[in-house]
Amino acid sequence: MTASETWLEQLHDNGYRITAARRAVVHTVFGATHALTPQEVYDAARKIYRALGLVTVYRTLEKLEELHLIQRVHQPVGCQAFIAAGVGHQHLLLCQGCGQVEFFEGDDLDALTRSIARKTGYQINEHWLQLFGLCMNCRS
Amino acid sequence: MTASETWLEQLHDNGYRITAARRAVVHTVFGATHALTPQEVYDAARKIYRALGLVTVYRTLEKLEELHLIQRVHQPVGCQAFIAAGVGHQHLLLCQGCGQVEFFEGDDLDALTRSIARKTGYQINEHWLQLFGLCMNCRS
DNA sequence: TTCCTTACTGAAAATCATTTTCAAATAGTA
DNA sequence: TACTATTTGAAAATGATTTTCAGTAAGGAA
Ligand SMILES: [Mn+2]
Ligand SMILES: [Mn+2]
Ligand SMILES: [Zn+2]
Ligand SMILES: [Zn+2]
Repeated sequence: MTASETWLEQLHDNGYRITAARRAVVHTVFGATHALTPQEVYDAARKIYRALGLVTVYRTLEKLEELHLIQRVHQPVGCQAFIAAGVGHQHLLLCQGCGQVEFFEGDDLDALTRSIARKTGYQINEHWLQLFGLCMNCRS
Repeated sequence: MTASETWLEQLHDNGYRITAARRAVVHTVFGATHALTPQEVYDAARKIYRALGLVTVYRTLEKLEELHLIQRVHQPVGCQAFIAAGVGHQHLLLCQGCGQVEFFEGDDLDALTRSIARKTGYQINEHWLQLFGLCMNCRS
């Protein structure tokens, strides 16, 4: 069983059917090392399953996001791209050169959020953190 | 001189003309306490200048962003909203209840970014940080 | 102040991404 | 194998944004 089959299982366990179209989308997104737009998923997945429709890509991404298997990636160039979701408390590190995505963990914003909460009177529930830089390849 | 006239000056200094349409947009966005979409800017600014066209709102927001007077706000509900830009190194704190926007400063991510840089080999250039919570009003 | 050039305007049309509709196909169970 | 609800892709609809264009007006020069 390839790892992407976990996603198919999850789809199945949630009452969704496993189809050739969904296999192609899942396989494409699961294996990606950078965030893909629906159009990019479509182009790549059609190499696996020619008859695929763009509409089905949108519909499948919607379900994968709903099951928290993928997450939307916000970038200066746009916010319509998706990547396999991180596990636990992780954030993204994006290469500004090639678009490669990495996850990292270990950020500790407790002191900061407590301080901001005190100063502003807000009850702070969540945070978004994203790092941008250049990967090893793109540095040279 | 109201504070929003600084923006008009900046437009002028950069070779753009000051028009009634731009005055209305600038005044609207400058005074906003939460991020506004182009349509929201249009609706509000038309109370000041009836003949305003939505197209001009888009065009003016584009210029204000280019001059770093406003910045785009990314939120779960969408990423097409703008707010007056913070000065210096600041980040946003957003109320999940009413959408109110606050800026804060004083985050220190140096230790974190150094650690991530070492682990991943990335050269880290930038970060996005955003806090979400409930403002004093929306807590009760 | 008046004149003149050029940037700016709003309406309408065009474009582009996403969503909806629908009839045919098919997954998955009985 | 037979059945039924889900899923499909094509086409149409939608909605946001951008482009086009002819008229308007800002603002420097005289
Ligand atoms: Mn975190
Ligand atoms: Mn910071
Ligand atoms: Zn790279
Ligand atoms: Zn609030």
